[in-house]
Amino acid sequence: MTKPRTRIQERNSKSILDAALDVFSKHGYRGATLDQIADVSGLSKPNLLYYYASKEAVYKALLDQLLIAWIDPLRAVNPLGEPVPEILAYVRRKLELSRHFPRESRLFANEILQGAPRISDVIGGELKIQVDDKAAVISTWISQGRLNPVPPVHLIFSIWSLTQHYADFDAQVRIILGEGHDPFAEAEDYLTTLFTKLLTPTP
Amino acid sequence: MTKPRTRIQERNSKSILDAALDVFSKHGYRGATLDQIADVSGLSKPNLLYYYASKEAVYKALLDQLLIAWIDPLRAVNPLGEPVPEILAYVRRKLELSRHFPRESRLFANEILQGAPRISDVIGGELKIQVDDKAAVISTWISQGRLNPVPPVHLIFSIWSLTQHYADFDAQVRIILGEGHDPFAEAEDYLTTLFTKLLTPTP
DNA sequence: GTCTATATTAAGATAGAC
DNA sequence: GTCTATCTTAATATAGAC
Repeated sequence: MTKPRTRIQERNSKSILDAALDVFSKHGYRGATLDQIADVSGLSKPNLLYYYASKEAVYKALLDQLLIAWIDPLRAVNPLGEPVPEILAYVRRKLELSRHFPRESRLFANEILQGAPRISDVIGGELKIQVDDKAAVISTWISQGRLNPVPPVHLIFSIWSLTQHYADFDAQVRIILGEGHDPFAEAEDYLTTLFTKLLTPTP
Repeated sequence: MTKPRTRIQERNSKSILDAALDVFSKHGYRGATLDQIADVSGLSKPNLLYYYASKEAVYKALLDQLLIAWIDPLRAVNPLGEPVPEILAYVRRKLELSRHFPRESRLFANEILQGAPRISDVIGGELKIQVDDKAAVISTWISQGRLNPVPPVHLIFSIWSLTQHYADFDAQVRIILGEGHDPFAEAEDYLTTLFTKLLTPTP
């Protein structure tokens, strides 16, 4: 759909995307139905299709809206900062994303799991650029002896993997941990230890 | 379906499950169709339904068959072995599973991502028992000073997360790494470093 | 902009012949 | 055990009134 002009359009567009996030993240692209999305958003199905021409269009609009926010924490890594604290701060930012935006995390997980059919261009574009950029920064830090030698891109993968796990596999995490645990609080401590030990240079 | 008796039944049952693994792991439960599974298995749809009463039945049979093999590497961790090498060996076994059985990994990832509706009993049962068992072993190792103090269950989570990432997010990994990389070979080195640094006691 | 009604297709499952 | 034909339901999408 074209840019919304009125307040009503604005509000409806947003509540559609919010409902779509709910439903797509829970059932995946093909498992989600327009009926469900219409239901959650409080609009009728034809009305929903007045705002977005198709199921695909809703999904794409949603992905586009989220991708920026998803890449952003990486962008914030500061080449001029202290290496270990910079990376620990990035880990914490990613973990906060998992904690507060688990639906977004699961939406991306779903998409990539199926081979990233609808976002491989963004992964190969905007995201890869950011990763390459920060990988270079990390390489510099390593060559300066301010960071233990590790393969930079795999370091980034491991940060994604470890932080997103607590959102994506939330169901499993909670069952295994049982009652009386705050997975994210415990994860923060554990991951801080892990990356500190891994990255702090040993002379 | 009941236990297959003839060779033909044996062969068809197997080729159905193999086709189902292909299709379910690629599209998730709801995204997969019996038409696709029948197609891949080389049987007609009604014939497929002669072997398994429903889509759900195919999926459940597949999950059941795979769950044992999936939990097994954890079972193999030896309480009487040397702590750090035992855990490194477990990491390697899991990574080999990801490398050689990525469809299985993605099938489980899909299932858990959707809230584990069909395997929460196994996760809360067989798997949790194994995890609790090995967590106790790890705790003992820590109290003996043979392993750095880390929360045992989160250690296990991190092993799952880091190894399965290379199967589940394979699409992203390959795009970001670009040409000329063997993700799994590089992962083995990196994860060995990571867990060695994390776990080796520092006096 | 929003609705009711409906066209169209796809998917899970069954009937019944062979 | 396997097939063709078909039933039934559910899902995407559109038509057209208001």
